[in-house]
Amino acid sequence: MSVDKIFEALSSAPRRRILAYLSKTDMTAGQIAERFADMMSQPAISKHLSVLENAGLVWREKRGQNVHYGLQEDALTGTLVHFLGEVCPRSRPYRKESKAAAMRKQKKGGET
Amino acid sequence: MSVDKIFEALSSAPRRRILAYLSKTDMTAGQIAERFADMMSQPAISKHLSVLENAGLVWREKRGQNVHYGLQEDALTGTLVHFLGEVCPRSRPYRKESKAAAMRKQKKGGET
DNA sequence: TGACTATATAACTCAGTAGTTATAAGTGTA
DNA sequence: TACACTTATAACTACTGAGTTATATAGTCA
Repeated sequence: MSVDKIFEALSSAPRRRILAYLSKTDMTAGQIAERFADMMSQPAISKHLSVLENAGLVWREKRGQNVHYGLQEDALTGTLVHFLGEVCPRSRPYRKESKAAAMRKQKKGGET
Repeated sequence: MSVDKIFEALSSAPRRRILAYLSKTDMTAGQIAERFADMMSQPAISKHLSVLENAGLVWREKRGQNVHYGLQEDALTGTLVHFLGEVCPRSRPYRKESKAAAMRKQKKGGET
């Protein structure tokens, strides 16, 4: 789950679209391939999925004869936020505020 | 300053290192090339800088015979934060479908 | 102007990536 | 067992990107 692999994985527009397609729920490889059938073949999607999985951005689970894929959201958020912190000094205050807000929220009791 | 260009630019480890090197202050092309001289040539750095500039991640200013480069922090933070929020900017249609699929799944009853 | 410095571009090579079609491997079912 | 279905892999092609060296362009100063 290296930063290199994550940025490499994110550099492809099709892969970012796949991530978006998984943003609300997990899907089988077949469903994903079907959705993008007008853009590329099933093996191409399979390869993209394996890149995403290898980068730690999605999880993979075999259920029967299907393979489900879903977002590994923590990896994505964690890496990008960390990267922002390293490269963008200005992002530090935002992160601080975000953390503070999170604390307040937790203290209040987790509604949402 | 498209998202595609930004992610493309960020996909290169050398370019991310250049961004980090600029995180505290701007530098001339020469200073940057010098810093990375053990890794690659001056023309290579020049090309990386032009990719970064083209993506809107750094600004460029000619001062005398030097060219200064510096972080365009807002672009980086803005884009990545936005990306994180939505998982992908181009994703609206995909996200809608994803959500719809999630609803259908839920309606059916969680068999899993 | 001419020499010197700083940066960008040209022309090229090489490696890696993204896509293709064909096929293999694994699973469920009659 | 045999067949259908789902997903992954093999083998290949074409393109792109990153690096190289050599050279052009632009600015500074004697």
